Amino acid sequence: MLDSKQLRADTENVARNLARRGFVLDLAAFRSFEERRKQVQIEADRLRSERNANAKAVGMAKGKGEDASALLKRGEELTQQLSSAETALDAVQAESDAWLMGLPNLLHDSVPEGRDESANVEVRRHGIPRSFEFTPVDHVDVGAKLGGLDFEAAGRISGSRFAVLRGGIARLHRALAQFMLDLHTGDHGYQEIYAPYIVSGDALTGTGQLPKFEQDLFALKGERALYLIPTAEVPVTNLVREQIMTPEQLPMRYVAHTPCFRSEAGAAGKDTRGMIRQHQFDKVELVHMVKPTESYAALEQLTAHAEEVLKRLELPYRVLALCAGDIGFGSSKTYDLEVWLPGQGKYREISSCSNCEAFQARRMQARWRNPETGKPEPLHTLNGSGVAVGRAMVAVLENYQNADGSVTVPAALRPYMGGIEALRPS
RNA sequence: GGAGAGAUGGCCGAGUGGUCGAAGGCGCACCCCUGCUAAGGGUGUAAGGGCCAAAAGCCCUUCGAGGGUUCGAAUCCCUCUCUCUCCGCCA
Repeated sequence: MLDSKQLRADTENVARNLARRGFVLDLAAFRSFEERRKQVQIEADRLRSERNANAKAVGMAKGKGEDASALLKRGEELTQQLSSAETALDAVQAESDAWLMGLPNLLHDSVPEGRDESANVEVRRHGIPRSFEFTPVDHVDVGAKLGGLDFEAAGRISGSRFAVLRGGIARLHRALAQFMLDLHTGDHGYQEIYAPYIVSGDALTGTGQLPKFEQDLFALKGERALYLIPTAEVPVTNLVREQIMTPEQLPMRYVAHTPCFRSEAGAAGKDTRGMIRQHQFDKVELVHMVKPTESYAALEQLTAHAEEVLKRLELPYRVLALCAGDIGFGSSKTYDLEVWLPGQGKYREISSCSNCEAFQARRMQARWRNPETGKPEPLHTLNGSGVAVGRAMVAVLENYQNADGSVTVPAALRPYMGGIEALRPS
């Protein structure tokens, strides 16, 4: 959510900033219901003030044993007028809130211009893609040779876009998650979090998935609006919702390994083969809550922590700064990490690291007490994958494949694989 | 799943229809006094929003959430959520 004061005071600049995303801010609509809101709110406040004074007068009159019938009559009138004023205010407020909730975050100045992913800017590259003495295949074929990567069984159980892992591949998947958690808790100073996989609509509104992106979520049947998490970002970031943190409590750095559930309603026909795009996948997520002045340093740091996973796995990757048109709804600035996939012959997204500044904090009412002002102010939140476990496994299978169908286990993972050096066809 | 109790400010805790945004305590901040293995006194101390260019100031909202009764609700009624205790069941 944007700062409504800023929106009112600095409307032109906000509009200009959002236009970089290709988002058209309807200034006329905003000004019109802003005008109406002001009018109705002032009137409602005035009526309430008068009603309160009147009710007090009734109390005093009765206390003194005086006749209060005129005051009572006035009170009835006021209550009636107030009731209609409040109905009007609620309507305007609801309209204004819905509009405000639909506005994306402001972009940081350093975000490159551009309409779509083709304009993303490569910031750096690490590692050199291995040259194969044979033609490398994609992870589906690697898995088929190896055995243990079963999309057919998953189809019978759940439908398309699910996978069943067996044996060594299942263990490799688990090893990756364990390795990442240990790296971030041990070397990077994160606190590990185990959080609910089912969350309320409020939590999702806080991080920005609702109300706009409900079609991407799996909703649970039942009386209450509950959803499966699309990312651990939701429960973990919401840890600070409706809290006021002291300066000493910041920064907070959390890591969580969770499954993620996405209906991917808009992605039909994309990446239908293999494990790249699934309804259910595991991810190790990094979340920071920081002082506003520190959030851009934190973004660099968080991104470096995610990169370290790929470095230790010795997987070639590149870092992109997303352009204005490709950046997510709630983010001010995002780096994507793309890992090299020999089977596809290209780099594919494996992590996305974002500084949401105060966008989520405002929605969640997550604040910190700024010692300079003495007042609670929205803190800044960041999140990034560190990294997607399923896609990391895809990358390992493809980059470490051998001519005989075996897959070498990356050195960093061997302690988690009982020391074995390779997965071999069974 | 059954039975009961509860939800008040950073924390504890009073408050059953009217000057209650809320006694008292703790904590915290500042000041004063005193002076040595500590204590005493005073003052202040919620959040959100509106009017205003802004500050000051004024106003509104908030006692788990939502609705209702009333001139007036922390207080009465209804619904929901959460917490605790006991029983049952289970991992």
